[in-house]
Amino acid sequence: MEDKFSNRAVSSLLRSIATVYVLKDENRFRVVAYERAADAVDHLAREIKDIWQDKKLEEIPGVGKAISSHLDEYFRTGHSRHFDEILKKIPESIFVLMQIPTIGPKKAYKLVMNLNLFDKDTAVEDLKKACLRGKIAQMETFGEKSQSDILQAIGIYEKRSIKEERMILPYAFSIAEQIIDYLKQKPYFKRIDKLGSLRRMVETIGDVDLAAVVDVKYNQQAIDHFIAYPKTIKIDNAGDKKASIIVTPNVRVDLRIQEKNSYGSMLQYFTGSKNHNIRLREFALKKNYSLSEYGITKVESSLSVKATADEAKIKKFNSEERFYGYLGLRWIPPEIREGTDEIELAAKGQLPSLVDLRDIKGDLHVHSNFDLQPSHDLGEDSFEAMIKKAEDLGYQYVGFSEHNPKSSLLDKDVAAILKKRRLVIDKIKAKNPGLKIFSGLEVDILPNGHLALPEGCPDYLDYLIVSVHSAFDLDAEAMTNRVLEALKNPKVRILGHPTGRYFGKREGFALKWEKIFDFVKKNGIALEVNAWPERLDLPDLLVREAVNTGVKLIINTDAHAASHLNNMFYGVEVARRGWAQNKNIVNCLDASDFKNWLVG
DNA sequence: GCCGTTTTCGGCCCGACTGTTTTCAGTCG
Repeated sequence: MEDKFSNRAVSSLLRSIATVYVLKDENRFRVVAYERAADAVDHLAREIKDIWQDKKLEEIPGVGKAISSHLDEYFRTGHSRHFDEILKKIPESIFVLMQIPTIGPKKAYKLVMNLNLFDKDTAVEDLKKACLRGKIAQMETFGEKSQSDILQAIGIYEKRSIKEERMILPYAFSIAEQIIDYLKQKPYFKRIDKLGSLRRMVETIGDVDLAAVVDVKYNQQAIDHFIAYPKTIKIDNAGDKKASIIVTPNVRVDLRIQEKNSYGSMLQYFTGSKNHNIRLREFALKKNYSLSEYGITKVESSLSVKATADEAKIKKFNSEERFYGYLGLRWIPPEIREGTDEIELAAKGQLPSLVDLRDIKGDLHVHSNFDLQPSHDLGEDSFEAMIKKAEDLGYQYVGFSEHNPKSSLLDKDVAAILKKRRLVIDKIKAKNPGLKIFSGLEVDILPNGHLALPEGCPDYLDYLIVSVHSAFDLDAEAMTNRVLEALKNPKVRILGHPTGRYFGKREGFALKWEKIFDFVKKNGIALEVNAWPERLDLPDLLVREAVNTGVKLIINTDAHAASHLNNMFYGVEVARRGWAQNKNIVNCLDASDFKNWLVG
């Protein structure tokens, strides 16, 4: 049973209210207001229940006096009389049918009323039967085609209910890169870009969307080449400007082709996000411009004489820089196009200069294959191989941080192992004067907040990363106390993968972030942005809060093999989505400053 | 119902696609 106070539950409640208002022909802007509030709740970095407790509901953009007072009652008593009253007006099964693609409020309403689908638990099944019996085709405004479309959509809905997972970013990214390499074999692909969430580097991706500049005379050849991609298992559709294929293992890839002269508007439009584009169009409208994927048109006020065709001509843009520039904005990095305050800041020329992969000067979360009988998995490669890779990347420093030895060992044996490791690392240091090498350890935070490391052992180490690897189900209060207890050890410099989330396995646990931020800030501890593909943790939204609070971050790969050091790119992208600049990131410091931060 | 360097009242994003319409409604991104 899902928590009725979770962000997802609250946003779904708000969306349901919007649906009722659609069906009751309520003022459409009131509908939009509820949808916007729901969107805002979906994009919160923290639990809305905590925000309610802090009495800050009205600070959520799109939540005003009315909605916040209804939500206040909802959180206090478990119900909002106002919302309940509204929801009573339509059958619950409508919300169920709306989960089926292509079925929105209007269609769901008609289907429920005409076919008596009032049982929410059987509504989908009953709808399916009605399709098979040919009942839909007989209904007004429906036909044979919509009947078979609905049947097909139910199929998609059923599959999705069982298993619909978005890909993790690095996975989608590599699929895209392979296809781009393939497309580039043909010289008529003048330029290729990723679009949508992939270009914005969102942590999970649905479809792979691509755009290409092609001279119009080569459109057909370009599309033919695309759909002939060797890993294509199905061609969904292929026009002369757009095609969709499914590639192995089962990923949908869309390609859009545009001529150079309007490529900028197209790139902008399909990069999104939806919220960013909405805000941007609102911003433009105040200057009497109307935006579309084809360019910018001047809007005439209704009082003026109708514009001649020539005046209304669309202004095209071959680059995004020009597109944004025409509106009086600085170009906005795709990673922060999420419709928060990026447009306002771009207008004032106050966008931050986001951290760049080239700013990273070292990696402090690296697991070698030095066998200290670790509590978790050992790395695959030697100290030397890792060092070689770090040097190839141009790093100034690297820190080794195997997992602590397993707790079944005697304390004195752990001490002996760590002492020996220290000697080995000291020798390696002497052989590699060009790279600063630190000796650390990633230590489990036990459920009681103690470290899985015997007293005295930190003496053999330069620094500790502490991480939660067990007992993920404590409540926020207990988990916060557990983590704070662990952070008290003076050798601790980094809180590793702070939410513990792991894509495909578990959600992150909740923490009282104000308390964590406060403690790490006072004690100069860095929160890790872990670049491991299934982690990407801290998540971007919390990165932004940390940055706003003045908390220091460190981007690490958690590498268990030399090749994993390349994942730094993804960690940097998470940080960029959180508006981090290099001044927020300790491993952007030069070696001597970094050493001062790490060991004093 | 929300919101404010052109507004505390009067506004509120844009277009494609599809199927059912004979001029548009519904859904989606």
